[in-house]
Amino acid sequence: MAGEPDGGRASAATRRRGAVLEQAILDAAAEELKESGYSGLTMDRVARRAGTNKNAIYRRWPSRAALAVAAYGRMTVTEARVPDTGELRGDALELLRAANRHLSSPLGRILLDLLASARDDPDLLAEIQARTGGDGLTGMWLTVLGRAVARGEAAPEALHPRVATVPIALLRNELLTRGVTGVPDEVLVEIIDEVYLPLVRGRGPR
Amino acid sequence: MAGEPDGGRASAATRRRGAVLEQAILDAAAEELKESGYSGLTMDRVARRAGTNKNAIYRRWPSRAALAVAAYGRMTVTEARVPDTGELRGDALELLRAANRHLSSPLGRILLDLLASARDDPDLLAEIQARTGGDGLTGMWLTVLGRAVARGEAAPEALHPRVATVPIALLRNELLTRGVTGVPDEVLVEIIDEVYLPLVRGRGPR
DNA sequence: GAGTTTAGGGTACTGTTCGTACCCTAACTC
DNA sequence: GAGTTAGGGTACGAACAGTACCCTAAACTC
Repeated sequence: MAGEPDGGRASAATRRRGAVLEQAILDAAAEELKESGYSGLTMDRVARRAGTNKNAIYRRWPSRAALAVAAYGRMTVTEARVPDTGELRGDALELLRAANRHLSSPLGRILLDLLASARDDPDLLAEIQARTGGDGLTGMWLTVLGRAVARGEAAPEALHPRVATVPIALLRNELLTRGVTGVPDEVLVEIIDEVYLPLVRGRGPR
Repeated sequence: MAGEPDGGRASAATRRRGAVLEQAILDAAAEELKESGYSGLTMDRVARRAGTNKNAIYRRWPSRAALAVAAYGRMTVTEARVPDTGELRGDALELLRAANRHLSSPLGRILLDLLASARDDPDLLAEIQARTGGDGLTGMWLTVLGRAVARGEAAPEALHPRVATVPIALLRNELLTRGVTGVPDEVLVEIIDEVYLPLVRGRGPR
């Protein structure tokens, strides 16, 4: 256990305590998740990587899944950027492509695995939802849709969270059944052209 | 190993062979899946229940996941019944409620778990798709939608597989994030009223 | 029928991992 | 300084996937 001075403190404590140790554990878990995914995550390796032992981990998190969720929550990148192509189709495709890239990444895979393993645990599920900022995504789609309504590209009635997030839901459904390869772009285009645009514009005479 | 006469054969063989043994293993695996879900499925217990041992299992299936998929494929019930309420909304709600019941059942849970564990294995994923008769579902929704078009309740352009199956995709998305409790009926109603009906009818002047 | 091959039933083993138990003592509080 | 807490260390038990090896019933071949 190499001496690691407490940041800024004069004393040379040899043992990390409290929040400092917790941070080290979460960092280690995050690294392990990135490298091996959820299924490859082991408590032994997290402990080793954090330079501690399992006791310290289990004192804070009741299970492997709980630790993984906590670590995952620190990994989510907020690269949210609302596109502005000047038209709804362009904006929607950009958003959907970004979501596809994200959900097809190792991070997206981790999320799906966490959702699967937390299925019996409402508290853990709730925590996953809270940490993945699901609502942030809804906000972006509503922004884009709001602009489209203002431009007359979409009907005002379409401004509804469940409507706004249909493409994301369809994307998730595709990922559920496809595996790790990501969703082909043609499918994304189809989702937007065959479902989303007709939905928000009104199907019929186009 | 209790003597179990080969069905119909005059000889009293004490060992089961080939298809008979395979059937016994799959039956045992299906029972274990029903009782303990995928996460609770163990090869030891399947072997014991089938009155055989792991060698016989591994001679046929390369992994636990493969066995589970094969067993699951024999469990799917085909209770497909296309409702006919005389109007699209009623039909769609019936179909969606039936799907919700099914996907919220232990069987639905098993399916989600299998999809999660097969994520790295395209062959297994393909087998899951093949065995769950995903296309049967599409057919029902297209039938219902076709009737609606004929009645003038939906625009002819809406007759598209991806459009027809939007409710199912949205349902799956809900289940992914909710856990085992199933989707509340209000959500089903919202999916149909806020998304599906507007989509197939054309949003705007209603 | 004799000889050979195959696979079923049986047992044991290895390696890994989660979660638990216990020990010693640095660090903290009063 | 005394008492308490939690960090670092080691070890353990149970479970389980997958593998290895053995014996021989059953099937196949000549």
